[in-house]
Amino acid sequence: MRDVGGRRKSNMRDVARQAGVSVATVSRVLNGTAQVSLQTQERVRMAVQALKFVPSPAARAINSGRSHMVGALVPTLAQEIFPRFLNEMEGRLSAAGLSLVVATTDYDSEKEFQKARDLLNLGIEALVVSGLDHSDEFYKLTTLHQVPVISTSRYDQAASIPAIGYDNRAAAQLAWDHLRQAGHEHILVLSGPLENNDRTRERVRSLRDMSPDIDVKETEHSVQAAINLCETLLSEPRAVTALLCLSDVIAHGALIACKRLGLSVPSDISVIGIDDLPGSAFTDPPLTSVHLPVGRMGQITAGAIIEWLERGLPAQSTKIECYIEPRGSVCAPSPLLRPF
Amino acid sequence: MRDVGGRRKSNMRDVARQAGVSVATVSRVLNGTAQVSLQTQERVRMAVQALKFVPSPAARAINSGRSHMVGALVPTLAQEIFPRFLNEMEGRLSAAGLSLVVATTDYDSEKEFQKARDLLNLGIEALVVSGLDHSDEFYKLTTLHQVPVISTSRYDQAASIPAIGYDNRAAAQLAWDHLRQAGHEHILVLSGPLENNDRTRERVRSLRDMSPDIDVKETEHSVQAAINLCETLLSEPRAVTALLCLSDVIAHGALIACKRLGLSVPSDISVIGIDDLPGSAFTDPPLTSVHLPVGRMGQITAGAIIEWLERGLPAQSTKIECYIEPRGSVCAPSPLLRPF
DNA sequence: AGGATCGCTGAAACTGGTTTCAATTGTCAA
DNA sequence: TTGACAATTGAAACCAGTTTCAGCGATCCT
Repeated sequence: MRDVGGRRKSNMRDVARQAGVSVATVSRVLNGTAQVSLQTQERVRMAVQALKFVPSPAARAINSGRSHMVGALVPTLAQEIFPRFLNEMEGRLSAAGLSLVVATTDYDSEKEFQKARDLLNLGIEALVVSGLDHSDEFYKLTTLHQVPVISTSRYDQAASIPAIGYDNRAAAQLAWDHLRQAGHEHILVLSGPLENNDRTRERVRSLRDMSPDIDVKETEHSVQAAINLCETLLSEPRAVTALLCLSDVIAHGALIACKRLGLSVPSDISVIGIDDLPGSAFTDPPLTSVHLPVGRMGQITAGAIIEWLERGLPAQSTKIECYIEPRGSVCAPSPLLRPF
Repeated sequence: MRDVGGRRKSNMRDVARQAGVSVATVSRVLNGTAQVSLQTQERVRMAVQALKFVPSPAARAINSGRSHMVGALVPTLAQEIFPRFLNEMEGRLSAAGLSLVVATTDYDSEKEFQKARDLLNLGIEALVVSGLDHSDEFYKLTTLHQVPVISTSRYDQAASIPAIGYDNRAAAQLAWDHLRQAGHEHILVLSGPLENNDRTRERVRSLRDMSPDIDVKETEHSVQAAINLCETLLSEPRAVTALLCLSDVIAHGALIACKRLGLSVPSDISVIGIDDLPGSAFTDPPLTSVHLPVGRMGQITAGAIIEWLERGLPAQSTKIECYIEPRGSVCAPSPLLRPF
């Protein structure tokens, strides 16, 4: 027996002794791996109860070689998008007998490396990360550990590891085209931080590729920061008829700023976001946004992990399509080009 | 060596053989537990690299008796409040070398029991749950496993396990008193589901204790459901001057419904919520709400777990105070009692 | 009746690490 | 030169399970 707060924790040998059988028999009763007479089973169960025996997961794991744990590294849990993804993933993993270990990186690749190391030292069987930008150390580590790694939130056919996600370039394009098709020619792009966020960088890049002199303003990723930025930008006259926000949080801020400045959305200025957060259906006006299928991404990622672990099939990179969710924050620009 | 997708995974004996030393020496080099000559260290490191040796977490755990994992059972990750709590908890735990295993119960106590069992079988060293209402099975299980369990989101001095959280009765009272002090006498209470949610039940109970004939309407916990309910309730004349929403999500729906019905908040009707979600500062009008300190709760819970595990100090039940965050969705009722 | 098969069981080997204990070697002071 | 002590190292025990293999009695089939 081992110490447990003064008392001692019983092990299988204790149970075997108490029941007057061998440890092999105890194991057989507990796991049903072989036939054991009913009397013996009963004796073992009594001993288990009497000694309050609980098998050691570590000892189990050492034999099976499995930990039944999957690690997930996300930038933060304080933004709605990641928990929504994890929620779906956990549901599926759990149904397959896998548990989810969550760690946050705070958009810091050094922290990401350290937490990856922690998770690997915990014994996770697979690792899910966000995006494809990771330190060399990180890639070295995961290669060394021979653990399945899946990247999410960013599909890229040239990815060095399986990538399950949406095409961030296409998502930005979708928003752009939506505004253009509505007739907008003076579009201001509002972005969250680009540092350590390859998803956002991709969105900006795709817009720049197409229209190199595009105006992109960067701000902290919060409603308040977006409000402040917009109030500054739009307080003086400006030839802008639409705001393309690279995330819904920013867009929410933009809507509020417009209202405060007396600008009516969409008649005075159109606003579009990317994410399609649950709250975006209830802003005023409801926010037109590019829907990012994070829920499905969670399910597909979980499915891929399960296939990989149970059947040895490495995950395939998968693109999940985005689409415009039109809600009314975008319309044609006023015919008389009103500059703000 | 053990199988790993065709290849074999090397163990410590392999490394020892390759380096021409004993396994004890390999262990000493890897852990720095005793002095080893520099030449030997070098030889061992070379062997480790050559064989791509990675120590087995399970084998480590079997010896140390520690898994460095903490389990958290939350109803869902699809509501903002729980991830915000987990985000803070993960941060602190991780700094103490503990990892967070997350499982969702979907407000289902049977699922909660099963997931608790899964987590315990994984080897978690401590378990965090929401609320104090759990099945007998659940309590039996955690008692058997002798694992520290902490309840959160609901402080109760009579709790059978350490409870770190806010006083839900007081939170509801705070909202009630705020409305009463503003002069409201006709208050309608809007609640999320009461089943399997003792936090919400406590809130309702405290209001009923005080004013038994209080009118409480229950709805699904979503903005849309709250809108639907409010539109129904307020479309016909009603002697109501204030809506007390037992969660901010419901309150957000209430604000939208009021707007749609042409009711101005707060001049026509006051609205107050409980939670103080980040978005509540940006509704129209900004939502007055009872702030629930979920962030601090996460930090305190993490701290308590660390103390418990590292120093053997069982967690103390802790009440974290709530407070009104006044934002403008509450004012005195119109002097001429306008019924809706 | 006798060999084969089945049901049940235990000893011992095995998983992959850590730790104890004793032995060996080398250095230094007396 | 020798005893004391420190630095290194390995054999083996140990952690807590699972699994293999062999043995034994009982039933079955011919």
